[in-house]
Amino acid sequence: MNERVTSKDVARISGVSQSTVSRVFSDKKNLVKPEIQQLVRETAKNIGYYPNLIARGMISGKTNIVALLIGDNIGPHYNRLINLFITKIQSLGKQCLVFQVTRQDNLDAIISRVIQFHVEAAIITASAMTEHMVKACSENSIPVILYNRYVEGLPVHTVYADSVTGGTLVADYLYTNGHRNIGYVRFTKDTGEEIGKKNGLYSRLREYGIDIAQEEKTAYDYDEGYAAALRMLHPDKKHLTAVFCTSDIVALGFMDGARHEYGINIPQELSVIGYDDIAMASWKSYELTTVCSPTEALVDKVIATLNISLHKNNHEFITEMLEPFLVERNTVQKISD
Amino acid sequence: MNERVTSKDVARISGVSQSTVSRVFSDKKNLVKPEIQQLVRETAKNIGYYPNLIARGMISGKTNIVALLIGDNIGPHYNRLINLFITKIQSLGKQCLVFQVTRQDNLDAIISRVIQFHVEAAIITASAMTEHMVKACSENSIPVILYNRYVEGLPVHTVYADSVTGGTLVADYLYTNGHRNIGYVRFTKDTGEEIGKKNGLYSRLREYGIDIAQEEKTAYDYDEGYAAALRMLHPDKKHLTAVFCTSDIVALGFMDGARHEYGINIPQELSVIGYDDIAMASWKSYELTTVCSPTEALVDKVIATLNISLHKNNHEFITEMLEPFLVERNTVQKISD
DNA sequence: CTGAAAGCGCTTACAG
DNA sequence: CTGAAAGCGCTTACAG
Repeated sequence: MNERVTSKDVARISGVSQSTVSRVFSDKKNLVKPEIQQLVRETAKNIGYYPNLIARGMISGKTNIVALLIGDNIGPHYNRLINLFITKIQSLGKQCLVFQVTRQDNLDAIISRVIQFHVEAAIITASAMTEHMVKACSENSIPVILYNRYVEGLPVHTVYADSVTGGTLVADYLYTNGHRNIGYVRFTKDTGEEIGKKNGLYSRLREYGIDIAQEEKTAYDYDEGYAAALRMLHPDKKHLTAVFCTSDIVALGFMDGARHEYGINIPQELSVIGYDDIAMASWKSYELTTVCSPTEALVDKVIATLNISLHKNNHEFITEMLEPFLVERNTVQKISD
Repeated sequence: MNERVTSKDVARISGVSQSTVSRVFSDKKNLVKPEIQQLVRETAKNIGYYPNLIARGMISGKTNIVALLIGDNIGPHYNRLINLFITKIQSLGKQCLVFQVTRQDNLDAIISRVIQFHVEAAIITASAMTEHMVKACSENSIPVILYNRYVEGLPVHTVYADSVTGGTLVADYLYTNGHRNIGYVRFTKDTGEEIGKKNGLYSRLREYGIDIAQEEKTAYDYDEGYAAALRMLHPDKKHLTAVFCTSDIVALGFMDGARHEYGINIPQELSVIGYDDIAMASWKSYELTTVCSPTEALVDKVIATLNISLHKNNHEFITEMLEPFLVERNTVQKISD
């Protein structure tokens, strides 16, 4: 269509040099006389000039683009997280370039794209992530911030919630409420977060002298939680008094399976506890007791870290850890031995 | 940190010209002798060369970036949509630059950013959108694709689901099942989609000689659906036999309100029908009958439109409309007059 | 405060 | 098939 208007056009029409136009639209505007600034801005507006951020990015290296790497664990909790990132990065005057990365993908191909776009930083929330990816970024001067994934000794910043504490919280709460026959429904994959929950749960339970009675693995999915209930609560099986699901969405499926297939009353006949505190956990049909990671606080820490890694020229890697906490609702009942 | 490796470096070390290196990494590679190609690729790999897409974008105009404008109606249905866009655009070899736009935002500021990034196209799913935004894009040669928002006479492509049919479907289904006292819970804002649903619903109902008995407005939110149930189903009020909520998330809140506050059995004492077919609609605690827009098919149409507007130099504006359909589950019961 | 000029890292006629 | 050179639209010393 029409050719784009450039700073040259604005310069020609305003009768000033292209350098001056450039200064007016950059952070060197204090170098330009106010009346000239106004003149330039006016002609710019009249002829519809928009500075080319791509050209600016090429020169200055400041592309104003942050890469956001997301995984495929679509679910309400994760979606909220992504949304928070996008909003908060935008209010920093930068935009998110989103990369979806799944285990089937060629991780190197994706990281190579990230590098090619000369993003100012990369935030990795995807669980699919290798040391090689991180190193490629670091060699190309792209600061990396890992979200909820702690790996020792990598040249990256890390912000995460302490899932070990999360697991401990669950163990304490169930034990204190008299539960000794506890089922455990975990995520199939051994993500760092999942392992943390398990370590916290098992070690604290062991301190109390008890062990998990049954364990099931599921994807991050309602239907699989439902199916897990059918297997774990089968009348032939050992009688559980409580079940810990390491994600709320699975816990909700589990509750529905227990109630609708076996007619089990929750919490009267079975206690259930989840993890994440997604919106649905508070719905009247569930009122799920769960462990909440302070997602928004974590995102804020990431943004703060982003700012530091962008502005200062420091080579120190930041590690921030936040504690999760218990949200008591109505799915865990006190029982006497 | 370390300086970035450029095509000049690769050229120098390989003993070829920079032009040749450039050709190897662009779509002009068939112009280069295979053995030279291999040589260049090898040294590139050895010294860690990544073509600078920002520089390429500046010259060729092909930034490989598509702007995705999203609104603030966070919810499962919308999140799934966004995710579909990101995934499918990525598999086209392009990335999404996401812009969150809400009614409080300065729309012009956002569209100006979109233009400045020289994106190849803009997909607008946000309801906050003005003619001025669209025109600014079009004047700067950025093709715009409107998702689920039909506005006559704009220089844009449009892909949408026919919400008038959606409303008609609801009217037919409820009437056929014997319902004459129908409540209607709609979205507060007058989006094009919302108006379509209303028109379809009202005009078909009128053909049957009946009118909506009660109407409530809510945000796109579980809690507000819950609250709407309290108001509409209050014992003092006229007795409704069915309620249509124009979004599932509101319908689910409505059901919970009806059940948990007034002990109403659904569907025995009250029928409920939703719109969207979100994942939770099929959960065992709800089994909501609802109207489903073919979201994935719509996204595919958008992608197809994107491809056309990118590759061909056509100036025709595409309009695609898809029909929604009814998903029967267990929240609507046949009653006799 | 302002302008002429070099340069960012590519692509792409042009000439051979 | 390959290279020298111009140029994309900016930023930024440098000189005045």
